Amino acid sequence: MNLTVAEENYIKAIYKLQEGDQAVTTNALAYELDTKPASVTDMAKKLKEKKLIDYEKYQGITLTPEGRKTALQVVRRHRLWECFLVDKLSFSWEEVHELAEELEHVRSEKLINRLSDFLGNPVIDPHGDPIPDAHGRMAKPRPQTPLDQANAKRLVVTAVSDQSTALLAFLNAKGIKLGTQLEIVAHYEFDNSIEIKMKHLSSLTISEQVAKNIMVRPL
Amino acid sequence: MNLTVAEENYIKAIYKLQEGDQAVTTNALAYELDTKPASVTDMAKKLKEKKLIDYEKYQGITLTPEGRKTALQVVRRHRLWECFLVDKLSFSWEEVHELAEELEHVRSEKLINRLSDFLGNPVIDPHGDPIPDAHGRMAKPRPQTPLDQANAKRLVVTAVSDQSTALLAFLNAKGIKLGTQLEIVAHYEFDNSIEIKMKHLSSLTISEQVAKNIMVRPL
DNA sequence: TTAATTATTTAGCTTTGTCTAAATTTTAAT
DNA sequence: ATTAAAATTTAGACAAAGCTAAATAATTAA
Repeated sequence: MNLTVAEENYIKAIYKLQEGDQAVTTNALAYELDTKPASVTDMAKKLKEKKLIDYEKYQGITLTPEGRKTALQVVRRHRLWECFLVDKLSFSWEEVHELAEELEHVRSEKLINRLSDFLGNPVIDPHGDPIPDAHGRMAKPRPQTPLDQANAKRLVVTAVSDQSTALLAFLNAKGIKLGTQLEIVAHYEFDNSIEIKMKHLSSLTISEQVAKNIMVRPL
Repeated sequence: MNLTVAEENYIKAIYKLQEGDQAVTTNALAYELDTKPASVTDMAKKLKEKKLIDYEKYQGITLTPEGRKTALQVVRRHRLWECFLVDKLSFSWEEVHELAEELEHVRSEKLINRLSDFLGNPVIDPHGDPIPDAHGRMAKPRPQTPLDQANAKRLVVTAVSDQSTALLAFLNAKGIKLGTQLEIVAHYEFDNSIEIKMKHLSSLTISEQVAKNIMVRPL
């Protein structure tokens, strides 16, 4: 199947938004891809034609098995390039998302498999997200929750949404990265803020907005 | 200047075809890019608008200084990716051209400069072509001639056209690569063939067709 | 259950890069 | 210096991917 860059981006976004077997809505997809609902409808027809999605008008979108396979390939490419950029070219984690968005569209199984070997076949990317293997199999992520919903006191950072460069830069500035251990000191409902403390450092306060993009598991 | 992939490919092709200050013809460019002369005319108008080429109708195309700069950037990216693929991912030289054609369009100065550092700032690519530095400066290639026009008997292979995968695979099979030393045993005018001999090997006969894609210098 | 709101789709237009066929200009040959 | 051939450009069309505005369907609220 020969897909355009736009088609691959749609498939990837649908994969990302799909939870369980709930259909992805036109609006949600438009928002995710920073485009208009009308454009999504157009593309939905094309992707249905190519049997990558199931789509009936007004009923939302779900990936077919074929579509899911495609999505996993794109995700694999994206995450391997992120590893390359961080591990080999010394980029920091907040810089790599945009570059990987471009590199991921170079479609060559051979290239990507060799890249994986070169990197030592990593199973998670620099943001803590699992990397699908050549067959689309992925280590199922360890149970993790957004920091704003964590109930345990002592936690480890396991992943961070890689969508916002600003967020990643902010976390960098605060010294928060994958594997960082922290404790929840207090959760203030009245202003939606959370006070946390990292080893050897004074505590700091972050907004729920930020906290919900930081995934953690109990230590 | 924000260029599309198509625009970059045109600029690169014009750079490749331009010899001295001779204008590149519409037809030659169409042939090089595997497209139609009418399409070239259309694109020429756009590139002129962007001040990357000088173009007057029926008069052919030349790069402006700005266009040349752009071309050198694309060539730099292409050749560095070729180095990466060969040196780090163990591709052979005939496989890398097509992949580099895609990778070269990821536009990030930071990425490409870090890639260059990572590779040890190479000055020639796997086909022997010089790599422009970050400022567009390029080691001027040592004097070299196509094998079919060489007059010296003992020669070293300095470069090979990377355009044809078939050619590169053929050379691979014969054991001819960069740095290979060979002698011209005879040049048969009547059937346009050349007999060459490599150290420790029996002589072999190749066509002028092939020979003119092999660049050599006297040993 | 009807009305209002929200979500989605349709229709028609735009841009980029391509094409074919026809017209025009340049070059080469007699 | 004409004329024939080759090269180039113009005109008009198309596909991909997007947009806006208007129409329609689905959902929510009164």
